[in-house]
Amino acid sequence: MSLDKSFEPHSIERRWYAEWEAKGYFAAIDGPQKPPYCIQLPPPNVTGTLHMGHAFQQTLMDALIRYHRMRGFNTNWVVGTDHAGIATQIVVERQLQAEGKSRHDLGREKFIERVWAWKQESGSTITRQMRRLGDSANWTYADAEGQSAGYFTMDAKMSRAVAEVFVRLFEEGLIYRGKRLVNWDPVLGTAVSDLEVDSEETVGTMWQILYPFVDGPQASIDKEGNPIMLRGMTIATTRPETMLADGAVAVNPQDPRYRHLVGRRVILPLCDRTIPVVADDFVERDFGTGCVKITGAHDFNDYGAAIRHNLPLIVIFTLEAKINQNGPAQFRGMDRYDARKAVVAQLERDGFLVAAEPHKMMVPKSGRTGVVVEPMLTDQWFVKTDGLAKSGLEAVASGDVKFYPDHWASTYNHWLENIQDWCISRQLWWGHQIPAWYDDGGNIYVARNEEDARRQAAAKGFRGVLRRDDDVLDTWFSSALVPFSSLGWPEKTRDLDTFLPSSVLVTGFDIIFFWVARMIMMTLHFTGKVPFRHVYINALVRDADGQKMSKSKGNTLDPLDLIDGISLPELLAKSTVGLLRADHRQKIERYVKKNYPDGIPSFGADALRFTFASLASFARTLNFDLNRCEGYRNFCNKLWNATRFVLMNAEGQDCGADDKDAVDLSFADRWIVSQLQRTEAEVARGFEEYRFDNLAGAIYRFVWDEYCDWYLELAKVQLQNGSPEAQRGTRTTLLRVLEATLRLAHPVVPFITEELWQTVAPLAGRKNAESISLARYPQPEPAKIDEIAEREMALLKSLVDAVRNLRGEMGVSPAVRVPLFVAGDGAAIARLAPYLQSLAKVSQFQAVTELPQADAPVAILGEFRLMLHVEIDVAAEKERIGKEIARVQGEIAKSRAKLANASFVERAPAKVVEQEKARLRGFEATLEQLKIQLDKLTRR
RNA sequence: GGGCGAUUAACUCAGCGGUAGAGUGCCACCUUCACACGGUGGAAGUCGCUGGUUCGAACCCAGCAUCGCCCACCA
Repeated sequence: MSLDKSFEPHSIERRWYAEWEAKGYFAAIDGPQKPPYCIQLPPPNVTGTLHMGHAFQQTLMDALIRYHRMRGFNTNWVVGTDHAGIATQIVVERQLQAEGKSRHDLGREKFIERVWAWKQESGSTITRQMRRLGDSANWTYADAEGQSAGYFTMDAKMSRAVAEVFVRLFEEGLIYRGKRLVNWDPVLGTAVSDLEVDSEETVGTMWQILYPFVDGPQASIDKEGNPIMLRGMTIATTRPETMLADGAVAVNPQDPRYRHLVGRRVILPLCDRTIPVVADDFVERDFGTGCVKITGAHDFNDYGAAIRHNLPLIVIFTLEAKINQNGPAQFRGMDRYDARKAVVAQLERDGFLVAAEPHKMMVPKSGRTGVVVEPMLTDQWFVKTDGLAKSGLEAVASGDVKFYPDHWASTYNHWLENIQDWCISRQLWWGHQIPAWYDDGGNIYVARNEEDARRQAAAKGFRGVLRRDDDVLDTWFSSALVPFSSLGWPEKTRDLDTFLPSSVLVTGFDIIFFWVARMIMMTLHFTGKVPFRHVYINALVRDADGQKMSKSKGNTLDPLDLIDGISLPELLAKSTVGLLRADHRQKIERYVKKNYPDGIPSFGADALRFTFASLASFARTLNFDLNRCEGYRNFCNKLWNATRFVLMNAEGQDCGADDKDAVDLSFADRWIVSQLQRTEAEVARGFEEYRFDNLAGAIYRFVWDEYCDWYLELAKVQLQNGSPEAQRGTRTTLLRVLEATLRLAHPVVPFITEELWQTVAPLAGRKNAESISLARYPQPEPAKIDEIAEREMALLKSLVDAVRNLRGEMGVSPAVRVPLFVAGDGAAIARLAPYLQSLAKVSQFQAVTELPQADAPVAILGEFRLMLHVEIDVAAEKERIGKEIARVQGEIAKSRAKLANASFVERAPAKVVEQEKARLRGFEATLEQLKIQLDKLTRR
């Protein structure tokens, strides 16, 4: 077979993925002595598409899975998709909106049908994209619908586990229902958890409002302690509209201005009510006026104070955040912001407004809609978290779960140490409906199914119709169960025994709280096991300038575009699709045109994967650089062409594949084999430490710098001049080292390695498997490390480099062959001569004991002296040598100073001192030779 | 307000106690029969700043500066 002149990934990728999947290579295959290796994929949103973060994570996961599969593990990459409650519901609601309908027009049942239809339609997109990336995922695993897409968090099996967990937690008293103040998204009309609220700095207004005393002005003092008369309490607030629900005014009990006023009543302006002044430690004396209104039903802080002081909780807002019947008539029905204006206007008219100043503050916004969250007193379901959190903390403290990089453990700990009960109910339609039923008397029956609920009700004497709770569960509730629900829990399955705990979780830091912590808590609680041994927190993918990728900036990259390439017009169209604002569109078009003037070339999945691996150090961000992607595409091409070269020299030749005939291995052959062992060890270490950048770098350097730049060139010499045994040895080495390299690189670049291996492996006599993905992973063999060969090679490299340097400095064209004299160790020179001549482009080679007298450039290399026989400008050469002498003298001075330092010689390790002495000897020898050479030039 | 992280060549990043590195870019030369997605050579860095520890610091410690992120009930 002959390979194309350059690497063209497309046809290769399609062909091999289909083959791998059809042959079932990705399934977990148990066998004797096969230790399990399992990774749980963070399930992407079922209706989503693959973005750079996914592609990055999955590259790492797939590399780990392939690595372990080849090492003989029973690998199981459990994949699936998430129903993504709010996100998916919003998408479908938008579709309805475009048709002029709302979900209420359809009704709950029809709406849910509609979401399922959308799931079926779009659900395969992301799994198709994952296949393009080469993910060797266990598609058939936990697949409920025969779609080869893994589990779905709403399928029957997963839902059963959700209900089971809910019921058990309820029975254990760890789930409760109650009227609590929760974060409320008035647009979505649902509660959201603390985690789903993002604070955003905003400049608002701080108003000061006078609440007059019922009993008329009171004596007090001002800040400086001067006596004054107070007409009333002046409170400070950023939300004046909530005053309509005030239950008290609070001051700090230590505050000399106000402490004697505690217990008095003040008039609540605009409302026909009076409220008390209370004392509470949470009030900061120095902030605002030192006097704060208490609105128990609409502020988390005040809620606590209201409970402490037994104040009434007055609800002033409807669930749409409009003023309700509890407000004064003139404000009823107003939106909260309109009400704010109206309240302030009226206060001003009535003379209660004391001051209004701009004020910087953090405003809580719903992560989903961006709308300002309203604390709202509603009935919700909660998970009691203190006990669960404690075991979660212990699991990490004891090392049962380990974070990589480990500093993420402190983030995890900090959250769990301050955890609040988890509000798990959502007033949505898409999701797991809460398995709770109510009878007419308001009694709650939590049950695995309705039949069970009815039985419970009957036992209490209720025989009427039960009403099921309308709410659904937070999406993260089912996600938290994935480590065991995906393996068949609550059944006692063989998979649970085998694959729990999984080996490593690869995920982003943004979901440590949402997901990682909750998985640890839930899995420990229900199985007694940790969900995974290691947590690898991957970096956040940003653009080349370190900017967060976002659609509105136009700097997002689609991994599929990097694989397939995309033209500028297509990219422009794609980047601006669905954008409403013209100025955004223009900004994005400018960005795209500037950054991708020719669109994006096709790099192929392997190059993309290699890029991700190379950039995966332990940093918290990963700036994705297209130039690096191109560099690694070139690397693939290099590997491809090196293979072409090997095949050209091997096919139809005696390659010693059957190990029958004698081979003669040169130091070069032994050296490259030796280097391979070292590289294999480095790669193994990289996997061990999750340092994908290191292992990718090791592979890159071995292939490019050692195998291609040096060994192939040496092999050319051997194939031309060697004996039949030596030629056979060279071909064997070329093939076998290449074959092992392909296996070594396969976890990172699966496609190209499979394609090449299919041809290379048989010639190498090493085709022991149907596919490289099932072949044995190379293990370093210390016995093959050959230090003698390595030393010989180091010498050859330095001689070649020396000649090349001379050529470069003399401006000799790389293509021109020149005569060379070499003096030094005669035996070594004789051994290395053919290689040196070829690699350094030497025309006539002469080994001598002394260099001839000639106006020619000379390089000194330890005991070796090399002279390039070209005409030179004597003055220029003297200058060059003079410079070199100066440099070497500088090094000698530094080295001598160091060795003259008694502390250094005494205290530094002997090895370091010896190394320094050797360095000095080397420099001194070089200096001597340089002086001789300069002298020769001067005497002429 | 608390915590975490970053600051190294033009760019993106490794190195984390013993002679400053990689990829890309840049400059010069070369279409040599694996590869121009290539080859050879080269230029390019007071390793953020100031102290300290050490025989020795890009690396350890302290402080400062700048940038970024996370958490937090100062209305």
